[in-house]
Amino acid sequence: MPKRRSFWLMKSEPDVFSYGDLVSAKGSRTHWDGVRNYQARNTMRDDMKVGDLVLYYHSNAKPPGVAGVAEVVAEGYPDPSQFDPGDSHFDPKSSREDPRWFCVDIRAVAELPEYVSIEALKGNPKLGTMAVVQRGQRLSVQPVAAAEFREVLKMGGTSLSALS
DNA sequence: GCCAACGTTGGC
DNA sequence: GCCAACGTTGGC
Repeated sequence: MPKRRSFWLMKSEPDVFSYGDLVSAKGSRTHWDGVRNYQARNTMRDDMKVGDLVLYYHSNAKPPGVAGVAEVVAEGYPDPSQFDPGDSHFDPKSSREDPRWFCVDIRAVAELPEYVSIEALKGNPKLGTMAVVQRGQRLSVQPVAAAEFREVLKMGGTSLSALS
């Protein structure tokens, strides 16, 4: 029996790699490399599947918020940057035989017609338990409930059916 | 730029 | 295996 599509939120600092950068990238896709947190690693390695949808969140932005929607186009594989001594994400404790860090590939699906700021997210009672609005939540790859995902799309002026 | 919250490291 | 010290995240 086919598994239902899952929903996620991924954080990126727009000064480093914004949603616009993803749109402009070759094929509008990129390797989500450089994540060095075990929980996020596990999510990318084990849980994210091709076709899952992602809220693309701008952290450390003015204001922070959800900028667009992306889609998982390649499932977890060893993050190449951990093997590159010249890369800032190089991890000398990792090896190709036993890689420590994993990444996925994502592709831009659609920019939200209206940017959804964290202030707006926090102001929506339906999103009270959403991970990203919780105090002290730093996880850069986090699950999103289907109802939360739909609600954020609605706030952003679109819908799941409009995306497909 | 501040600093609270959190995750990781390493001495013991 | 505890936990203090340290580094990072990320909203404000």
